[in-house]
Amino acid sequence: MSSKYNLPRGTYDILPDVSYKWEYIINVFKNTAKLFNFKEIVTPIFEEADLFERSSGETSDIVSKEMYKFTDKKGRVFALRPEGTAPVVRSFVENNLNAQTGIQKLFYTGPMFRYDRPQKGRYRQFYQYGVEAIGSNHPFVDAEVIALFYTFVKKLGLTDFEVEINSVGNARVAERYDQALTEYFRPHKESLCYDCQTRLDKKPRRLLDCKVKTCQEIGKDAPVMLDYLDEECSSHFEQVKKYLDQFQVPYSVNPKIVRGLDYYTHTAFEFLNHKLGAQNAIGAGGRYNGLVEQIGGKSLPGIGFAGGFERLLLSMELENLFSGNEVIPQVFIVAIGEKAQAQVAKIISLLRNEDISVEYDPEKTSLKAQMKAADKVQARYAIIMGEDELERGVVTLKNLQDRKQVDVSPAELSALIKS
RNA sequence: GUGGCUGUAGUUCAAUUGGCAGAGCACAUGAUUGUGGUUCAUGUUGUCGUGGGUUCGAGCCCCAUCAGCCACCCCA
Repeated sequence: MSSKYNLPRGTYDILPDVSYKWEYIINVFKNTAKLFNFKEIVTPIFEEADLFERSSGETSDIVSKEMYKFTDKKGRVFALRPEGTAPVVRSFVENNLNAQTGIQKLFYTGPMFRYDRPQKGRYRQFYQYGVEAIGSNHPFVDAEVIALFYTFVKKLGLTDFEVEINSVGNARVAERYDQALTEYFRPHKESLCYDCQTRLDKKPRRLLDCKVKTCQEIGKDAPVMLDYLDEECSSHFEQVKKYLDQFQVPYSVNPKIVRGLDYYTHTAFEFLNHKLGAQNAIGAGGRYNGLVEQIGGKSLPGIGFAGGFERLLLSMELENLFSGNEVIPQVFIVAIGEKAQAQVAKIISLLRNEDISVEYDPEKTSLKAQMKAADKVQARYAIIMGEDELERGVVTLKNLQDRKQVDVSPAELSALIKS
């Protein structure tokens, strides 16, 4: 309780009683990505601050207020990464991955950092998973990326979530739409909430998902993004929907979806779990057709998504999806008497060499305490070694579930345990 | 950055009006001299988040501070 040091605000330790759950979710993600032939990419957790400032948009809160920025000993300005897409694109450009044939399909996992006020499902250091497919504007790829996410979430066993999609058009379309929104809302400016009044100048699309009732009322008849799409944008969107149907991904169109970062174009999507509270997106993403060029590469289109492991974990716990993937030892060694305890390591090493997981607690000496410990760690077998057994050159193998026990020679042990 | 609620044993939480800091669970030992889960008995565990103030006396009241939770905001 009163330890000398405390962890930083908004961070957490992943303790042994939950770490196996993390490992499980990460493995399901990696396996799903591989099923879609995405390859893992690992980038540093800090980058030049400018990379994020330029790509995410200087007006976004992520860059203007929430970046962990620091200067190193030579005066270079770095930032702990607040998101994963810009670094992957940076690496793509820097390493000339576009020289390879075909679309680059990449996935990543790792910690991200944002100086936010912590709340449910939101931390200052949080762990994201994400994918990026760079090099194609084909609507099939949009659908494939969404299908990957859908497959991942289904593999975890989740059912309480919804998929919402939208198109935010290209830069030209977005500009026209923002203008239309500004014109629509400006006459009502006095009636809008304080936050929305500043949104009106900064990011008019954010007005659409304001939670204040009067703002929602005013926005009821606001222009809809989808009506502003040009021919190319809307046919792309229609194609994406067709492929989603083929992939059997259930979705609904939500024209109010807004992406937080500036680089998004065309397809935008969110996976939502409404039981999570205010931070209800378990993942979201979209197309970013201008980003590669902006970061210094060729003019190549891309699309990806990212999500937080914390919210998946919360969702899975709400649906009670963790049972039986905790790591437990197969065997617990019970050694009675000094003679047996003195040579216990021999038999432990024999078993471990056969890939059998073994636990032994040298602090517990009485038979009873050791049996209790064996039960507590849920070991399948106890191997009891006492004076009797030593004299006869055997050990007692006890099945802790059916309580049956047999005397066996050490040589027979591993075969019996594995059977 | 803003607001509300909350910090007491390993953990979950009590403590009446300001008057000896408690209970369940967990843990340990025993009942049973070499056999676990149930039961019974006994026992251990405290910087009352931290620092200051008021008071004869503070877990309780006041101020500050740190942290947690939830929401705003933002966003995955």
